[in-house]
Amino acid sequence: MISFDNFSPQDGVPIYMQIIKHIKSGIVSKTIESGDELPSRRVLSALLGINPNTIQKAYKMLEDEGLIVSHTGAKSYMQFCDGDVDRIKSELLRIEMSSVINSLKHMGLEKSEALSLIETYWE
Amino acid sequence: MISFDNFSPQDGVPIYMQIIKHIKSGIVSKTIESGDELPSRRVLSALLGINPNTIQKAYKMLEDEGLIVSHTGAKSYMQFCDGDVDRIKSELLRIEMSSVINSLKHMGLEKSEALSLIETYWE
Amino acid sequence: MISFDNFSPQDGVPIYMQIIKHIKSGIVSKTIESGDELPSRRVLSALLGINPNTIQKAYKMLEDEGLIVSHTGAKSYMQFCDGDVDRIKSELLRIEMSSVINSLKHMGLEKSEALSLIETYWE
Amino acid sequence: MISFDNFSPQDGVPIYMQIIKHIKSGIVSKTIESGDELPSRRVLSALLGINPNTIQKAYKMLEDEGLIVSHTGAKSYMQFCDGDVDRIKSELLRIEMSSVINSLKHMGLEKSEALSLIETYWE
DNA sequence: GTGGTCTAGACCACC
DNA sequence: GTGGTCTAGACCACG
Repeated sequence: MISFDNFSPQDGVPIYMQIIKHIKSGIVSKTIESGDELPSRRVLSALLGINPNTIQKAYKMLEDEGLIVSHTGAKSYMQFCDGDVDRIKSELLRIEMSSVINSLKHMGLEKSEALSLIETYWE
Repeated sequence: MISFDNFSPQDGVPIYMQIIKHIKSGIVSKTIESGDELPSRRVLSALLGINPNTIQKAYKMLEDEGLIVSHTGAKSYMQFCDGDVDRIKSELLRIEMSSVINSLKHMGLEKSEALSLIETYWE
Repeated sequence: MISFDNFSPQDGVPIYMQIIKHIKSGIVSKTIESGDELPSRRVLSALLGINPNTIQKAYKMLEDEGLIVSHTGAKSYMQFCDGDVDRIKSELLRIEMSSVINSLKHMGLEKSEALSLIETYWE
Repeated sequence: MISFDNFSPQDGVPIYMQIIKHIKSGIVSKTIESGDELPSRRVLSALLGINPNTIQKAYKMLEDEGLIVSHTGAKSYMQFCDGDVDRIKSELLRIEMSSVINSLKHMGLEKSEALSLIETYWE
């Protein structure tokens, strides 16, 4: 069963997108594997204190992307291949890195400073 | 006069936020200095193709933060001290780095991998 | 449901202020009670021929003052206690009376004349 | 010379309208008489700490209404007849009283309460 | 010309 | 359907 223990939505960015990112990150970190069972919309809704429709929206988008299979009246499961994992990893990394690097450059930082910032802020 | 040459707002994040970040980044990179004149609402709105009110909102928030002085009927100017620069730099870096590092960690990456990602995506 | 039947905004004073005053007056006259449902932005804006944003601004200020509770996606309701009623009544009366009395005095009228004016103009 | 001693503009209503009302009130209270000299825009501007353009706007509207005569390069003077005084008095009283009475009625007050409020707040 | 503020309209996440 | 927020345009006082 997929865990949402460390999930705490933050303001400003839509919750359903945070759920999607949470699951995709889990796929990349191998915390989530193909075949894993998803908590039902009702259960997860109660667990996170979030409206079921918001959960539904996230699940629906992941299903459209082909990462989830669900049958009406039955449980939902993760279903993806190794290629999906690589694709998702590249996608997430590209978005994260290009954004932060652009910002750092505009602040006038050099690559060496960026590297030391990772050292500083990591843990 | 503060330059907005490389400013091209992107969708999804409020324009006035991007203006604020642009100016703060300029402060950190010493491109913008205390005493510099700000373009007026009308001028900048025409230059960027943005509504004057959006500019106004950004300027107002910067004024509330104590980085801009403005008086009705007169031009607006940057006004901050060295301490502000350090504070802003820390603030921007903290937001950028904690966000990206949290994401990378959740994807299961180690610090060494993060460092090599900087190497890969820089330039 | 709160009524806006006799509401007709007049020029020169901000509409959102007039909405606030209308609601506060209703609280004082017991026409509006704690727990009453507020008309939604859309409904009221259509009813009064006013932009929804103007309604929003009035509601927001009343919420900040603690007289309204509202949650995204749900209806808004009045919520206040007896102490609020007294406070609002004093506030409204003080503003109204000091304003009109200052004007009458400046026109050179005596108290007795003011009293007879009330008699004359009260229906 | 017309006096502006007790003039202290308040927020929310345009200053030029407050100036107009101040002068009209003076006419009604006989503090201002036909033939009286008006302070020059420059002098009054300095006296009240208000922009000359704002003074100009008020004077212009009073001239359009036929209460002021001014010749370029010369001083401005009040010029009106007894009929004007009565008309202005009625106008001011009607506006003041209908406004405050409407407000008091909407708060659920009776005429007797309004009368006692005058007693309370006068002076 | 400047900045300050009010109203207008559109879009979005959410119930 | 609801409320929240961002952008757009107009008007005002002021230098």
